[in-house]
Amino acid sequence: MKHEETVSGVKEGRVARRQRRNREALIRAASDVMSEKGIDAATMLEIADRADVGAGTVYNYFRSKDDLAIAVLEEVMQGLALRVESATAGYEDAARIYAITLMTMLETATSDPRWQQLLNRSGIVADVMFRRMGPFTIDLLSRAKASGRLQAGDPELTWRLSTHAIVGFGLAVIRKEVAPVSLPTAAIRLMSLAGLDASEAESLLSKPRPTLPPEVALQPLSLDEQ
Amino acid sequence: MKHEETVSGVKEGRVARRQRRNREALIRAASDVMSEKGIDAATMLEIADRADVGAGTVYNYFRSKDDLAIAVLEEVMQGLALRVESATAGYEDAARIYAITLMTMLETATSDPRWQQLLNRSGIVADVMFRRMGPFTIDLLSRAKASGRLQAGDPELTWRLSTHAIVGFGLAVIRKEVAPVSLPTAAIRLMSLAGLDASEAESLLSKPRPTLPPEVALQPLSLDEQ
DNA sequence: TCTTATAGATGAACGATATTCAACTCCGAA
DNA sequence: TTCGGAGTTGAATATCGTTCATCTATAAGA
Repeated sequence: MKHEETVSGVKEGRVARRQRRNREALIRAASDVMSEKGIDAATMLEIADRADVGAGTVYNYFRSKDDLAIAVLEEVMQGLALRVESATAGYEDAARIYAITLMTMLETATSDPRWQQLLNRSGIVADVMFRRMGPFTIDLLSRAKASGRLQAGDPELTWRLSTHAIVGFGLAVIRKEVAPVSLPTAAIRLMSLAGLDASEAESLLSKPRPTLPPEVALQPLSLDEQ
Repeated sequence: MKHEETVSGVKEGRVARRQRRNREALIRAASDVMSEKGIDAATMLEIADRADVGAGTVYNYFRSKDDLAIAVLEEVMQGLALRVESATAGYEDAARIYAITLMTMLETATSDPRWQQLLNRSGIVADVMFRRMGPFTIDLLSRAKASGRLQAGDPELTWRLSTHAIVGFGLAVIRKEVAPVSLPTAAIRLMSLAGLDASEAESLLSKPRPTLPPEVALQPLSLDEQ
């Protein structure tokens, strides 16, 4: 059971390598299929096929289809987190970072085709988003509050409400129920959840609107980056 | 084809009566089963059985299971609308009415056991809620804005964001991820989406906190009322 | 009242799909 | 080289939503 050391950093045996490949291939395949047809329409068989794996093997790695969907969402969310990270790099003011974060999330959720299908399971998406971005955002809100910049009463509550609002807004945009123009408006409204009035929020977002270097702005969103 | 007049107000024939009974029985049965086990776990067969109807009959009244779920949600939402109506009866100030509306919706979504299962399909719930309460709430926001009481930029956007936030908050409460104490806090935060700062919102909600007469406060939520 | 065309009800059958499991493969330790 | 078992496999299972050929009861006409 210990032929090759499995401790991190050391060569892994063929079994371990195969397992790693399978898990990655499965998540990638699931991400592809689910982004193409939506989570519900994606079948476990097609996912298994695309991952070059037997149908039963999927269940060695994921308890259920929903479990797999969550894993996919966590991967995709990782991409969003990275994008937020680069968009906010260099800024100090927590309030501004928060504003940029909201804007980036709104943009991502409404522009990346991959999200358009995933958002349909808005419940799961909001869950994962809340947890994945929670620590970062809640800390941000706490700092902004401490510095007197925002007055968001309970950062966790604020973030929870914002998360669902973002997902809901994304859904609406994708279904064309809302004009894409209102995207910055939505960001400003969401800032108000954190206790910033419209004019201040607007200035945070518009003044030196962070024009990211293209390579950052175009950074791919998920699996393709480590 | 016209033995008994089918025009409204006139005696209906047996066929028409049976159809009305079936439709009502189906919605009631679906509401029961879906509230007990959740929308997904509810099977069309059990719903048909409880409505004393053949499995295929359901499809004479509803195009699909989702269609049926939406019909159920619209019924349940009707109850919420009535509850909001009585809770706000007599008030003039649009801003205050809006505040009470938010509070009532939050209370309902988090306290009525029937909602606890339905909320899992948060996407559909938010959709129906947005449409069902939309005209009322958007008008409210517009009036409050006109009177200078609120500054909600785009009432429709504000209401859309709020709707999803309410549903998400309800979900979190039901899953015990959030302390029920924060319910008024949540209402205050949601008021901020409409452009009212925390202190003002608090006064709107706390000062003469509308202590409704019990018969109004306890009003049942849906199917049991016409 | 009797006949009859048909709207509406019925539930067995269908198709799709998530999930299970008994058989099989192949890795890796001795 | 052998062998135990972890990991894989895909056919079989179970469950449902949905369809449809068949049947029933109604209402209009005779």
